[in-house]
Amino acid sequence: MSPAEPLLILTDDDLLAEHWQALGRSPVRARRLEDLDTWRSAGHRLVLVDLDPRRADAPLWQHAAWQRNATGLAILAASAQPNDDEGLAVLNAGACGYCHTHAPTTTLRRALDVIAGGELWVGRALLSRLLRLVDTRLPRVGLAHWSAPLTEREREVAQLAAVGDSNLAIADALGITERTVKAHLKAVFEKLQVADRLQLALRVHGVR
Amino acid sequence: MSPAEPLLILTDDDLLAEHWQALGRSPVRARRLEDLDTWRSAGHRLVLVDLDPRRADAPLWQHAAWQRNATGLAILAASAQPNDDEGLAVLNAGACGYCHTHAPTTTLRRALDVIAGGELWVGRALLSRLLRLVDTRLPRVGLAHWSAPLTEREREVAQLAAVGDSNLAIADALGITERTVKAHLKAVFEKLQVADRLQLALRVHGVR
DNA sequence: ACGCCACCTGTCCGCGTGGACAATACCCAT
DNA sequence: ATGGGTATTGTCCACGCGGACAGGTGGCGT
Repeated sequence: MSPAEPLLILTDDDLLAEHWQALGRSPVRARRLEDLDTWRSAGHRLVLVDLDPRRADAPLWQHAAWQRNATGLAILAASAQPNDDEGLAVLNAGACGYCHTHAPTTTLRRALDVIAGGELWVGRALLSRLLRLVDTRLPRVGLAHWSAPLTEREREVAQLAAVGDSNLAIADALGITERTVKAHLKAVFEKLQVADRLQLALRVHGVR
Repeated sequence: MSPAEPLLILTDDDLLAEHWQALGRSPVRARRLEDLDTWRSAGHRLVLVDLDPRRADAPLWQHAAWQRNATGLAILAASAQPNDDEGLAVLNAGACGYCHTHAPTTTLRRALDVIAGGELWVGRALLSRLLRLVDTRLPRVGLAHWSAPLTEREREVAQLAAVGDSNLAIADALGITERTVKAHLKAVFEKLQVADRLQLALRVHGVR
């Protein structure tokens, strides 16, 4: 095992920076894209960068400082609202990985391990799309669908809950009692290992 | 950290099997594709499979035993001579990863970690090719950012609320009172024209 | 100085939610 | 027949949430 390369955290979001400190790897905080120059000339490679700056004029990866450092660094780009097109763009701009800004720490650590090892890291949503684009007659990749362990009825309830319907609204829509909706949701929460309907919504809509 | 899921090693190459034993994870050796059935019904998920069987009639991923188990398992497929087309085929057949049979142990371990975590793993060669194939000049419209009308503080609160944090958790994270969080959220709801934090989450994450 | 705005805090209250106890009925496999 | 899974409904209760009243501070521009 290599002794964990140091990590440059690049964001102007103080809160996010603090959150990312928990990743370990002797993190160093930076705010300006130009800090990539000093990081690279110091012999380091690993960078975690926030793609959503407060004062955004143009995409980060179009800046000169990014362009001249991208190939020499191992950059993991994070977005608050990951989006396939943005992911493609930033990967094409030389990033080694693309993920959610608030991805679980374990996921971020894994992604950093991967790109530190010289590989590329792409989340399953974007990767699935890439595969689908290349092979259009794709019968659906092996990623487990959120509704896999659910029964038919549970799926219906979960679907409605995930778009914000209240228990009563779901009950009316399905012609059952609110109590029954709660029973189904309880089962859904347990099977999908989520705490509440908001986490369910995030799961259903492919966030994290 | 999860306590390393057990691993099923599927190959009829004794030498290779011995080599893969070094990966750890309480490896279990299997020779026949049908052993995937018992592995899955035993509640396990992780599999490392050799795509180059001694007596090859048809690609492994076209066998019935593969097809009926692929979605339920996390399969890392390995080939002695990795090739982009084979990689695409096997990934489309439900594998969660594709790599070289004799990849370094650290690489294999990393790949297993990744797919055990629910992600997909693709080597940089294949991934680069995928990116190149879809490198259509991305339209990338500057869609109105959800946080446009929000103040700095409101943005922070909204971001945390949108990933499921409770008011109290947000308050602790920002070093303010729960009451203040509610005040900010009230303003956020009004500015973004949403009823509650679930709708906020959907908006923030680009759903609808 | 005055108004505006961002930021912060307090109390009260109604309601939706989710969990913990239940129970009944149907279908299907051993 | 007995057991298991699915679907349904009931009551009770603690908790978080969001709204509605209220208030205080500091900065910034006219």
